[in-house]
Order: sequence, then C-alpha cells, then structure tokens
Amino acid sequence: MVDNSILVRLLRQLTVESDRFAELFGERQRMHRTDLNALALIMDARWTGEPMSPSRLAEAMHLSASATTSVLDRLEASGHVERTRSTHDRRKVELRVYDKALDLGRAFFTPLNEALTQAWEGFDDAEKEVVARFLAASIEATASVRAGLVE
Amino acid sequence: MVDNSILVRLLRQLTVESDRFAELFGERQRMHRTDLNALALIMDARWTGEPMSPSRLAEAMHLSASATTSVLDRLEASGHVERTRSTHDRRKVELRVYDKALDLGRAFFTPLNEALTQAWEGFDDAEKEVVARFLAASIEATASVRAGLVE
DNA sequence: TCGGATGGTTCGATCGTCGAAATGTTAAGG
DNA sequence: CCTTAACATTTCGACGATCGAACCATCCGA
Repeated sequence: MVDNSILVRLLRQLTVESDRFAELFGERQRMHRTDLNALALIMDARWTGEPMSPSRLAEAMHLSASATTSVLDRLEASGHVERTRSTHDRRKVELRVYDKALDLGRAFFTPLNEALTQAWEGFDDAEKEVVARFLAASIEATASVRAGLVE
Repeated sequence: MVDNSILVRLLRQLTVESDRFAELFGERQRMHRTDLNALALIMDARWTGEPMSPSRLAEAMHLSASATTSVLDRLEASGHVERTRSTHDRRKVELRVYDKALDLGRAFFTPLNEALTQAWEGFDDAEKEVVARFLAASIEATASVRAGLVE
C-alpha cells in the first residue's frame, strides 16, 4: 500500500532535484535562474503563434517591466536572444533565441533525457498511461488550488 | 501510447506549477524563496537526529556563509527561527523553528494536500505503486546525471 | 600553553530587482 | 491635421540579497 504522504514527498523531492539540475546548468553557462527561465519562455513561445514580447515575458515571470529589460539586456549581450521591433506596430519588440542557445540547451539536457528514457524502460505503455494521468491530475489540482488562493 | 516526450513535458509542467505555488506562499508571508527554502530545510532536519546548523544550511542551499547569516537574521527577526549556541561545542549554533512557523506552513499547504488527495482518489493501490516507482526512478535518474556532470 | 583548525558573524562591494519618470509609438476625437 | 490618451519599452535612482575577505570565538592536538 502506497500512502499519499509518500507520493507527496516524492513529488517534492522531484521538484527539488529538478531545481538543482537547472541551477547547475545556470552555473555552467554563467546565467542566473531568471535568465534561464526567460530563455525557456521565449523558446516555448515559438510554438504558440506569435513571438514573445518583453511585456508578456514580464507577466509570465512575475517580474517588473524594468527588471525584464535588464534580463533581455543580459541575454542580448551574451548572444542568446535577439530583439527586433515589430514592423506593423513599432512599439512592440519581438524576441527570438539564436540557434546557438537552442543547441546549448539541447547539449545539456540530452543526457538527462537519455537517463530518464532509460529509467522508464521498465514501464509498459499501460503503466506510462497511468503515470501521465496521475501527473496531469496533480498539475491540475495544484493549479486550481493556487487559482483559488489568488482569487 | 504515451510518448516519453509527453512525460517529460508533464514533469516540467509539474515543477513549474509547484514553483509557482511556493512563490505565492512566499508572497503571502512576505518571505523570499531563499528564506522559505531555509525554513523547510531546518524543519526537515528535526527528523534527522541533530538540529540544523548555519554551515550545513549554507551547504544545502548552495549559499555563502555570510548570506546564510543574513537569511537567519531575517528568519529570527520575523520570529520563525531560534538560534541557540550548542552547550557542548559553543562554536556551533543550533537552529529551531517555532511552532508558529509550523502552523503557518500547515495552514497554507493543507488545501493543496487535500486537493491532491482528492485528485488521487481515482487511482487504486496498484496504480499508486506504479506512480511511486516511476517518480523514484525519475528522481534517481536526475540526481545521478547531475552527479555525473559535477564529477 | 600554544597554534592551527573550525563555526559564525561583520563589513564593503556587486548586481538583480523595483517603482517612477522618460521616450517613442499608435489610436481616437475634435 | 493636432491633441490627448493609451500603450510598449527603456532609463534612472534606490533598495536589498548575495559574495569574498577579514575577523572573533571556540575547540583540539602537540
């Protein structure tokens, strides 16, 4: 019998461990957590239609507009991100990550992906389906409690 | 069929969501992530024999000794943590959290625990066992890749 | 008793973040 | 057109978390 408290503890350990991994990546690249976070968000936005803008990035990161400008200054100076003003609404700035940044991330996270894939070899499709359902339910529960607290 | 990349994405979403939850808690208590992290570590140490000390805390948080002193200054000033010099080795400082801090954390995380418990009602013991194994394997894989990168 | 080692704290400097003000751009009304 | 308001982003001055180095107190081995 698996107690719920064990599952809670495992989830917590997992987040701590993921956190440390991201932290290590940041150290190697001489980048802070915030900058990494921003990079990930800008990269994600490539799949969601429009490119990321500074203001949307600020909101997603729960950061002030001015702090976001600093983040982008750093990312631009380090050659990871490109700022281009939108041609149709010249107030807006479009953010794009250079391929170099993508390759860098891939190089670092590939070993992790491989290790995870290997660790998951012992699970058949039915079991993976259970896990996926479980994770989705946990995400949903956490998000809804948070939404309720914000109200 | 559940693709591994879906599982990877779910894990990432989960860590992001957990992160946001902790962030919200911090905002409500006017405490920074570092301070929360420290509180959690000091609380955890209660079950591991000796009470936490500033230097062990610094190492666990990947923080300098002086920064850790600041963290403890803040936690002491806000009435969450007590510093007492060890009686046998008077160089050492023992850290203890006040019951008030424990109650505070419980009050905030109880809704989350309840929501998770409810979300997990649809899973029987065998399925929970699968999930627990999966999480443990993922934690182990992440930790070992990180250890390999540090070397 | 002395000297090095250990555990914490203090101090000055750096840097990420904030809020307010400034700059440049677009849209709506007269 | 011209003015005004709204918008997107950046600049500026201040605050505070973190760092490394120096410092103080304590313990332990020679």
